[in-house]
Amino acid sequence: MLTVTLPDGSNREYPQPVSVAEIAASIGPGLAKAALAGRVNDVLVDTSHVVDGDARVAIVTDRDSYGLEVLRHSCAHLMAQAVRRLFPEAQVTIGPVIDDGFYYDFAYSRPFTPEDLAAIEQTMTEIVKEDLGVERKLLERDEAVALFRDMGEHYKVEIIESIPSDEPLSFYQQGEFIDLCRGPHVPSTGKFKAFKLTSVAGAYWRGDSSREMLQRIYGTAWPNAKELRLHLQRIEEAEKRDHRKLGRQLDLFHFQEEAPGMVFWHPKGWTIYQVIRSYMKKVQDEHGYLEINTPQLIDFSLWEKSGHAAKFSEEMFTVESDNRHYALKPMNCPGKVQVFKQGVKSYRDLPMRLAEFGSCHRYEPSGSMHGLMRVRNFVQDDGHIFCTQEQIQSEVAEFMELLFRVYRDFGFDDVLLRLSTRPEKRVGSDELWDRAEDALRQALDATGREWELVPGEGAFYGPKIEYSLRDCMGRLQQCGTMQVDFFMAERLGAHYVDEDNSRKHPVMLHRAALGSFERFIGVLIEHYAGALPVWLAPVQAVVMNITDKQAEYCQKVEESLKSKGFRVASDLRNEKIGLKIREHTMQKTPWLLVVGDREADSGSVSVRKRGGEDLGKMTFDAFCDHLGEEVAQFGRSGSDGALRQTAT
RNA sequence: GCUCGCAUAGCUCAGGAGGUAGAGCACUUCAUUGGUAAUGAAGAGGUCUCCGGUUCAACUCCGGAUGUGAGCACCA
Repeated sequence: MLTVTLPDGSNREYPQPVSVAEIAASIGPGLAKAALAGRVNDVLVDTSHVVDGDARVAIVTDRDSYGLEVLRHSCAHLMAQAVRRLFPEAQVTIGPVIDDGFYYDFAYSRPFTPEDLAAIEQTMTEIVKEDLGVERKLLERDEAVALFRDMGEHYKVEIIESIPSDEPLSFYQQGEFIDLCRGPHVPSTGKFKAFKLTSVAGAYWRGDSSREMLQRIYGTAWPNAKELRLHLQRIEEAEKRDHRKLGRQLDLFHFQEEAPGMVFWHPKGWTIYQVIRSYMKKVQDEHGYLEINTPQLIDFSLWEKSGHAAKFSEEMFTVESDNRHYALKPMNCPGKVQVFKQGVKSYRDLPMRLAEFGSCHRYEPSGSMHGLMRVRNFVQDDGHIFCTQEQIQSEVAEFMELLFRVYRDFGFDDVLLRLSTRPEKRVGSDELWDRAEDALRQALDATGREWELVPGEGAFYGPKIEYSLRDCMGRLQQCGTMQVDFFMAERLGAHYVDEDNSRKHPVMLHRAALGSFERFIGVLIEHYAGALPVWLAPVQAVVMNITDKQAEYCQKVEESLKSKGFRVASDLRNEKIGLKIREHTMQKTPWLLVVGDREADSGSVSVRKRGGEDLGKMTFDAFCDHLGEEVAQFGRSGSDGALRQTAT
């Protein structure tokens, strides 16, 4: 007799060992049909798995995230089977689940075409109709190697051979197709209701750029056609928000061939840039930063001293001039150290917080560039804090206060925190690392927020915290960073005089909240779909006349608003009001002010919001107050702009 | 950097057996002075990314370069 405890807390008794499928059937025929896998004592298993003792058992269906994952993983196998049927020469490699879908990498003599994808999808549908049972098998190592070698699956052989010998090797067979896999998998190929192959691209074998390139086919699978359709709609929505597209439509910036990876900012885009820059300047001032500026072009010898030449010389732009060898700065820190080094610094001067909006150039690999998100020339809200080891924790805490305030003002409340600790190759003593990691850990704990540990991913010169924003499409965007550096000050000969009159090297904290302005603006554009909160909008309001008669009054309104510090334009073209409203709506201007005789005569404006809401006639002063309040609340959620946008 | 695509008017995109090209929007001009997402008419606008090759003839076919897109790799 064994007792099975179901998720709702109820117990069921079985006289003898029983499979997950049988448990599902004993609960109900509907559940038996829907069962894709099981969870026995929190371990995911196949429905064929036999429970032979008391256990907690949950039936996994496509209505929970585990079920979806199993479904997608099995769909990758389904695709591999179809590929093998159509292209017997193709070798299978790996096929994992990813966010919203799956992929499978194949080795084949030629790239797959979109027509191939359609054919593969068709064959998948046929295999679903065949409703083949999926069976789990355990094979001995030698047996498995021989089997796959005979099938010509050399990549699989390599994978099998790389699995530690004490681990069991499980395989899944459906019809003629067998694949090495941990599982679990759906019980039969008839379980798939909605899937689609989305794209094909190259991918390196084992993620190693020195090895051969395989063909990766991406796909997605859902419990039903409706959810698949919704998923495809979400992708379409994301494409509409593409900052490269909106950048052109809203006339914010452009790129051109002669300056790959570098931005030509147009008046409206540059307005956004400057608003953000002066906002950050103000926040940093309030947090005790001193802004400096250092040269963009510095003799290569400094980069040799700093260690950048050794590690990153390939990624640096260099200039030969006047018989000298210069490099465009890829980072601001060596320049900052030169400023710190001027004059003798005392421990009383620490912590010293220096900020620089320095323009940096990095030769990014051509394939990595992506609109504003990855560029070769950018400016960060870059700050470096020179401090003692004892001050690390309080400085990190102080920075996080700044950071969360800034993110909130931009409308981001969901922030992922990650601590990267010591890598194998590193400088500094273990004791030093212990202290720095503890300081970061304590500062993280003090926020009361959750954070993740990423062991071994720190920089060679110190541990770091990375801050990622979740945008309204649910995507993570890494923006902020806090890096402890024990190394640079010493390398560049910076020191201070301590209490006991000894000379010591300060610790440097490299930190940024927004990261690069370019990238951050890209994130903002996509998060808000171009409809930026009023405080960031390049044009906050447009005044438009109905006929020429009100032109003078419009200009008066425009001037008055400008004199109060608002960014306003008037549209006095000889066009119908409908056209003007349409065009400025498409430009996502937050406020449209319509002026006809009625308004001009009464000293008022008719107010229309970006979303189309008509607030009717109000006095000029009332509108000013309204606009002023809206600007003052930034993009904090709860404010109008962010709310409406995240709702879409 | 790697694999595979793509590159035609300011923008979005058509096009052809290899015989120097088209639409919509934008732009210019004229008419129109109108109340909350497109007033009408006319006009102008192109070395079809660049460099080679094949050909009587290349925007079209072939090769290369550059840029760009998806993915991979990279990201101090």
